[in-house]
Amino acid sequence: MSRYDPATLEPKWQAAWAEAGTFVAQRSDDKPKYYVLEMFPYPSGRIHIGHVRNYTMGDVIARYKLARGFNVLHPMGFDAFGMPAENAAMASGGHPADWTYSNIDTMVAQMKPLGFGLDWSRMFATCDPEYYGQQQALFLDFLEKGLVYRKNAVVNWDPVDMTVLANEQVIDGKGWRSGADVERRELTQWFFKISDFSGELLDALDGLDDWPAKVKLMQANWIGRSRGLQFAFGLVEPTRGHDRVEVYTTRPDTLLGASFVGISPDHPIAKELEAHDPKVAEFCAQARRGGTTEEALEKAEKLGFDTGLRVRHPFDTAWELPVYIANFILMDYGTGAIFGCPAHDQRDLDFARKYGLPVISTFVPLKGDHLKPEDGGEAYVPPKPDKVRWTLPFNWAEEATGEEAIDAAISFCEGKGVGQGVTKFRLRDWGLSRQRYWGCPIPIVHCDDCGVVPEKKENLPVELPRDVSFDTPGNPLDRHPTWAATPCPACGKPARRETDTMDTFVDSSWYFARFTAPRATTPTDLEDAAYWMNVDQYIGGIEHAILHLLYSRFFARAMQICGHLPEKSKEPFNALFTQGMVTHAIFQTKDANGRPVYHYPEEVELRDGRGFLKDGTEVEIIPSAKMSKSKNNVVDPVNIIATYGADTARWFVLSDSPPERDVEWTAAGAEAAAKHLARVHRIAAEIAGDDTAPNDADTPLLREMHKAIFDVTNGVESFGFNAAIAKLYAFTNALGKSTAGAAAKRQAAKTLAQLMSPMTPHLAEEIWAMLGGEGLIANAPWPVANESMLTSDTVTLPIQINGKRRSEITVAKDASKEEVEKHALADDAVQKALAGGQPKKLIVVPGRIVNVVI
RNA sequence: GCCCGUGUGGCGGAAUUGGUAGACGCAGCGGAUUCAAAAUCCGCCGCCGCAAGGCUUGCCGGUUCGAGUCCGGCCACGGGCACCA
Repeated sequence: MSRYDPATLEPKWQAAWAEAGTFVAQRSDDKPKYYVLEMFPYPSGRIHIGHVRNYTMGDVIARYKLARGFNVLHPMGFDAFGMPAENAAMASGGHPADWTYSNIDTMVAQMKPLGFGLDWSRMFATCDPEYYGQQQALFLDFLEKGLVYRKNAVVNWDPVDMTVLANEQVIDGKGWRSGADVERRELTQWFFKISDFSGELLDALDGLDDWPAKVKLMQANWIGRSRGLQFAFGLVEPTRGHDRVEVYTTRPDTLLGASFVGISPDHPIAKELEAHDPKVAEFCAQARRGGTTEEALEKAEKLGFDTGLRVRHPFDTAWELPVYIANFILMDYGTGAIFGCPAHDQRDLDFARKYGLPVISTFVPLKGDHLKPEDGGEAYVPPKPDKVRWTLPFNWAEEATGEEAIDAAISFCEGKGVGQGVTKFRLRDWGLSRQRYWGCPIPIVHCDDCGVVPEKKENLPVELPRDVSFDTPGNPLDRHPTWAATPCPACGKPARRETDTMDTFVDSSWYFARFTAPRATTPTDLEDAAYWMNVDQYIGGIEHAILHLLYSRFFARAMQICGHLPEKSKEPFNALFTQGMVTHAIFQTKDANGRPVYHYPEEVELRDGRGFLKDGTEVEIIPSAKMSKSKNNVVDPVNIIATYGADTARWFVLSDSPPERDVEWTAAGAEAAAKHLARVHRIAAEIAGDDTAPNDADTPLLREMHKAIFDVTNGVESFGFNAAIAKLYAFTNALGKSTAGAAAKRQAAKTLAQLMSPMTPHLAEEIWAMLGGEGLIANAPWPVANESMLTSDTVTLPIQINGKRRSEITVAKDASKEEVEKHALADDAVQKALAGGQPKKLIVVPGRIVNVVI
């Protein structure tokens, strides 16, 4: 009898699949199609156990759907543009393209031994000119349809390196290399008009039934529809062409609590004042210091500058309010100006206290002690649906909810001619310009005569030049001696290419559509897209819940408008699953200076939950940390595959933890998985040589088998892979102990192999072949549970007395309620508890439980 | 700061979605087999308690015949915050 030897068995079956073309996707009208996609990887260098987990989940679905008779598309590619390639070039002097393609080669070579059922013939990288050339064509189509435009926007500016910084490159408000205080600077940039789709992208979330509710909620909050009042405060004394400050507020009901007007440092009035008043300029410069992230803005100390300007309250011309420039007001949202109501907004309250401005409550709680903010309390900000007592209503009841008050306030103001109710969205347009080399060039030419001119489609792709250097900060495309020089596509005179490249989110916003026809000479082939789209199951990290998924939803709409996708693909992902990370303990000691030193798992010996180095030094164990190269806690799947085989790696990453949650990689867990697979192999091999006659044990084993089919199928369908695997353990135990006849055992073992085949495909093929299965198990139809084998004639019901389990009774499956009651009351424990009395209440939940209330 | 999650034995987790909390696995303990070991097989295994029994799903409170599951309030940890991918 041969031992379980994945090192020979796995390549054998991979070759068999390749020869049979099992996973090459071809259009076919005989079968329903199924498109399963995992978010494609960034080619960081080597694959990571997290990749193994993600792609194994997708592979389970792909192989299961294949067995269910679907024509499956399961492709793989690489999200290959981005900063790390440039950073590597800066650090080691190589070229981003070499670094990237070499990483891709490595990662493909690492992924293939895992036996994923992928159609490798469709592979591409987003840095392939064939791909990004089509992306440039999409950009031009979007431009023609008015979906792209140019405007000014702020970026992080490093004043020492004289370069734009990504948010990631800003650490505590300073440039990562120069250490200089980062400033916010305006640049003219390209934008996608995603905000035109705000309402649609929000409303369409309702139709995404197979998306996690939390993702839809996050997207809804991100898009952020709000109803409010837009109105103007008139300036007491007009200044430099401005006689009013236009304001948008979601709380017009608190207008009588107004205390000041705040404008953004980027507001036209602020800029006007800045140009003429050095003190304003100084303040604005200070306010623009620091990074551009919302987090940085929100956490920054709230600063204000009294412009000296005064506005009149719209309800009372004698009531004047000061106008402040404030660093926490965003020009991008609303009108870039607000009215401050300190009593009902903590930020406004902090600001008012800092600058000695009045605080006026407009409502108080219905009951209970309430320390008003004007008396030193916190800002009172109850949820809008809650009823409160109004001290300063305009035209609504003294007791009303915030929602009622807002509606009434808007109609009151509209009636008085003070502004109008408007709907606004928080979602901003998507700035796609990046001042970097390793990205898709924006196919635009700047001509002195013609201005901004789109490149002609026949000149695509606009390819990146190969000869660039990264020895100085900034965009190498700007410094390149010849690349940007090009004739104007309109007039033919010498002109200059746009040197900005596209955000890498653009690359990942349509790759799923490209997979349906990866070699097409247009962005997509409409027939292929019509056949394969939509993605039936998309799988990826929760960290992409907002941006990537929202951008892809926008792109699908824009591509549909331009004729690159069918109408049905406006929502490109029918079902979404967000998986958790694979984590690993960090092993840490401290050096002489108290700085942490990180140790590789192989260097650490674990004893009784404590870890020791070879020399006996104890290490501190930090559990469940995100794997990170710098912490030396990255587990390389290549080692796992070499030691235990691909099936063990696949089995382990699916077992134990539910897929949406993080899983901690432990060496012990991997070993246990390997042992179990060897055991399954051994049991199957024994069965292959068994000739026991049919007997009484056959039916119980077949019952277990049908139960396993039912549970595993449910598990796979609902992403309960860990529960499905637990069931497979139980079924294996039952099979191992069974004394049934050879025929029944053979049937059970073949079914076990089929149920395991999505997770451990190589071992499953081996067992299938061993037991005389026909063809490849990958193509065998999925087993179906026989309903009549799933239930028994009797059922055991727990008996609770006052909600605590005290006993149990066994009754016929279809026993009537009265019979169950009779049995329950006759039970010893119940009799004892009743002590001759009658129960107050008797609850019988058929098939579930009995509760006797005494 | 804002938005969204998560929290169950020594550990990873299960629980038919309001109905027996702890399936399955790891670790641990005991045993069989072995000259011995590896491998394998069998059994035990939430906490307190000699026991009867009591307690137990991050903490506090509520709804219910019944709460891990629903509601309110806390605490801790994680993801996202528009130029990381």
